[in-house]
Amino acid sequence: MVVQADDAVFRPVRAGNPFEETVERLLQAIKLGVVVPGDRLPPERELATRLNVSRVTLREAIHALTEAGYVESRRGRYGGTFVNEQLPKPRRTPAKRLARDLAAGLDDALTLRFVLETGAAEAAATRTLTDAERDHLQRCLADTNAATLTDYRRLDSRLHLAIAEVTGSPSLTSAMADVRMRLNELLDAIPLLQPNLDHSNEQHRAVVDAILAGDPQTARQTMQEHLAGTEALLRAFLE
Amino acid sequence: MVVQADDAVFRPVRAGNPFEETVERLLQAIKLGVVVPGDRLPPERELATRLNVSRVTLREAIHALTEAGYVESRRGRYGGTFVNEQLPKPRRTPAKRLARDLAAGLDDALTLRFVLETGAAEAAATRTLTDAERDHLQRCLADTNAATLTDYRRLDSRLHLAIAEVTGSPSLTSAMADVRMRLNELLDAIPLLQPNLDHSNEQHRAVVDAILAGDPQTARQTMQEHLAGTEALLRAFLE
DNA sequence: AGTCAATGGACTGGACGTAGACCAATAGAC
DNA sequence: GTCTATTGGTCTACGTCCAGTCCATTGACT
Repeated sequence: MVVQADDAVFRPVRAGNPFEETVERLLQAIKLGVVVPGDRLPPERELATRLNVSRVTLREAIHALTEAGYVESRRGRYGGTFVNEQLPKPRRTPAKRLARDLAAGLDDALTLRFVLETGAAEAAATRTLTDAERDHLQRCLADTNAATLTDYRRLDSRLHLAIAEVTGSPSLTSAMADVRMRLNELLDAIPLLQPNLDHSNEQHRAVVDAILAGDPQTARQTMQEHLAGTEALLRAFLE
Repeated sequence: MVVQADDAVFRPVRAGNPFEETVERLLQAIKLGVVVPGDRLPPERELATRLNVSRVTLREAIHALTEAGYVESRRGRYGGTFVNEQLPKPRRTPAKRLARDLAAGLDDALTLRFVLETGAAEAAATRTLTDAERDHLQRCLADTNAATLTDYRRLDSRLHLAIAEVTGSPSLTSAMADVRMRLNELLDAIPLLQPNLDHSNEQHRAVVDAILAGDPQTARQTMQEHLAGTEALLRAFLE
């Protein structure tokens, strides 16, 4: 009785070699706004331990990101590896090509994103938050509202991740970060228009308000509408 | 601005060595009922390719499972590696010990499970299902209803996975399989009582009915109640 | 009875990743 | 000015994992 489910359970044990996965992870931290321009990454020894890779491998990954223009390293005490103030622009891969490459996985990613993000909003609103968590949420919201067009994607991601964080479930946060990275390339292919951005900001505020007010039903519903907007935009653009 | 989110993004790139991860994956297939006793696993060459590990590594993993009593291999054409009819009983680790070990990750896993399973039920009810998918769901439901106490956990998992499958999102299915494995050890520590089992079966039927009827709201709500029951049982038992 | 295709079983050379030690530079503390 | 703790930079010996190849066994088909 072997059915389709084995596609899920017999999927690859590892996506690539440690080097590639490490690069991907560091890019995730930068592109999702977990570390912002000017920030210092943790020291190599500590970061290597946390990522569970050797320092050599981590350094190769950092070297690759240095060459790509994402980070810069300085030696000596109080040195470290710093995120560049000017991040490289994502290459605007032609949407046609993206659509062809990712069509298969697009529904997959969108479905998972929907489940994770609406669930996170609801779960966040269910918990009683600490003052630090409330501040953190509002800070991320304010940053996103103040974002320019070039910074918007990153700060938007940061806000959505912050919502996942305040659920108190690290696994949920990780899963959301992963699926968001999968959709990033596609989202970068869509031109960002100010009206859409304004509308997003309104919805963000409504979601955060509902979470802070402890209203799970509204938080979920509002997030659902927010995601539907992006999804419709995405599908329309790729048709 | 490095905050708590880096715990999620700077988490280990790989959980262990390929051997361990492969063993874990095969155990997942068996314990979640994706392959049932008597089934033949895919040929080593194919399975190694799908798991993205070398055949040597896969064979070591299979060897470990053979020694543990889960599978048996036969050579020659029409041979292969088969799941044993009599699976080893899970060792009943004392709940106290489990509670201590997993207390940190328990809320994490329960939160993620809640989000994924309620989301999956809703998403499944949103899609229009093929006849094969409807049959598959009902078959899994019937199997679970007919399950004995010893088989129940496995067939229950199989049913929940089937719901994830019919969302059409492999990533969602994988994520649910992973979180379920994390909770498995704990669930095995709880004695299974017939009344609880009967109640679960009723809820299962209600969830599947809602999915087949295309009623997302009811599917989510019913699944939520179902999960709440298990969660309450779990927490009460671990106190 | 013989054939043969598919499968598990075993071996080897090379590439990759790791652990650990050591070097070099830097900026604050004194 | 000197010292020193902390950080990135470099090297080496070792273990793991892998791709590829060939062998051994089996049972359905002719």
